[in-house]
Amino acid sequence: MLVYSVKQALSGAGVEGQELTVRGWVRTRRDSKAGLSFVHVGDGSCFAPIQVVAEQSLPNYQSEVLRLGPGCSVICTGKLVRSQGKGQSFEIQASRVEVTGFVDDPETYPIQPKAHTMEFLREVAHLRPRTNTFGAVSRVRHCIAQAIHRFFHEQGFFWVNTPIITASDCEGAGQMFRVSTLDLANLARGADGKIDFQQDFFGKEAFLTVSGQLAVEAYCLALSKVYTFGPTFRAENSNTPRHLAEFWMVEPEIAFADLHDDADLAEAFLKYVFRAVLDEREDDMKFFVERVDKGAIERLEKFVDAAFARVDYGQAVKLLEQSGKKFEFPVAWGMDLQTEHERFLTEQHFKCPVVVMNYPEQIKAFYMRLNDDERTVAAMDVLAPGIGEIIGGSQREERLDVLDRRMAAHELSPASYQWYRDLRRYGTVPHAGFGLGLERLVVYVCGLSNIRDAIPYPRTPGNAEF
RNA sequence: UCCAGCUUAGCUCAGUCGGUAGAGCAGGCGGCUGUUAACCGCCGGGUCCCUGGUUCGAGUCCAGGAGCUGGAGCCA
Repeated sequence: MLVYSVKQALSGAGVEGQELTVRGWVRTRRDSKAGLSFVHVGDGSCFAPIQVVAEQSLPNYQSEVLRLGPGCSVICTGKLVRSQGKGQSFEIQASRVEVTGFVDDPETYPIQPKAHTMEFLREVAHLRPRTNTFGAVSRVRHCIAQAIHRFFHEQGFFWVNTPIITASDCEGAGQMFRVSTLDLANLARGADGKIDFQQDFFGKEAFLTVSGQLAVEAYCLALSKVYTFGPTFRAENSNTPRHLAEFWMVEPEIAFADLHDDADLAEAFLKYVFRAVLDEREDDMKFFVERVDKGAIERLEKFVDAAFARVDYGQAVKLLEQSGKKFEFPVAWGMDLQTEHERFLTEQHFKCPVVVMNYPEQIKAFYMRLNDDERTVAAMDVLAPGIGEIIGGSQREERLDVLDRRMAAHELSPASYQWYRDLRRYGTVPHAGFGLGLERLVVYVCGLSNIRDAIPYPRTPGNAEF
């Protein structure tokens, strides 16, 4: 017997009138006393379930088919026919319905054919992929991840797998999770009474990575166009709809490139990914428009058609000051832009995605290239309507003397950065890159309101269930 | 970490002035129907988040705690 996915069966391609088998989980069952039941079966291959028409004449109709409800797993075989009813193109006229798993206690099975709150579904993260919403989010997330790899591959980038465990605590992007095999109840201590990390697994302190950027820069200065794409960890006690302790980050890095090349890359990248979602996941996006966020598709369509605006940080501050708008937080040169400022620029002033460039050096990281004015660095934020910052990037400081000065100003010891400094000693070139959180992109594309719904099992302060 | 709000049936929620618990959905039973989150009738279902206090009496008022959510900070 030919086994088809629900997606293949619903397309009807070349198999109309033939016997085939689909396998999946029951969404709903409706009975007709005329002697048949309609069982909607989904297998996650696409948004829609397929309707299986089960007649009374099936040997297990009374004993099993009538006990089917949401969550039961089934293997259904039958002829694929055009539906007599409305609402679906094809359906399966079942000749056999094999139940592989009933639901223990249907009354307490959490996934019911009704609207659940996202908060409740987070408590049942192992069952929420069976809902319309999380099935759709999962497929869109996959589509985005594949589009990211495809975009870079087509542009001649190489995917570099930078380490998850890092023994340098100098990535400089926030609080880190410690990785250790020391016995916490009986810590090894040196003569000075401090913990003796020489006895730890790596012979020194080790942490989970907060960014692959510094490591990928080394590969950039050999392979020219590279990117990292992997899990990233931040031990910050941030409890917001935008933060996770474990998330996936994309960080491209290009050699012989300046900030404008970086902005060009970011624009082409985002448009490619959004177009892929519009092309490949129309079914899921239509659902988001219906039930999650009316503007989900329109937002992406506008985005891929818009030319990004580019504005200097200094100009942006002036625009905000002259806007006449009352902001909750004041605007002044030297301060970072708040979300409300970013949203004003992109939603009300420019009405399109905006790249803000050249921020004051004191509010940005040490590795960003100092501009000729000596007070700004070649940093950029890509702001998107409806969310604010979506990408942050910069041209990197390629001049060793300037880098050393910047490190001293940030009170970083050159000794811990020898290998990073080497990249400026041996054949340095201008280079640039940016960072993008995958989950934030998923939130933006799907119109979700909490990042915990953009990853299968969210890790946040006080929560590492499942 | 700071500020605010919320916590009542498996789920979503209502509960008036402090007087002893309700609806819809889900589940069970019956009816009806090529049905579309079907519909109609009946039934079962409660640690009102926890601890303590005020009161003749607390889901309701007060204090402390927990969890969740939103905003801020930090950031992707």
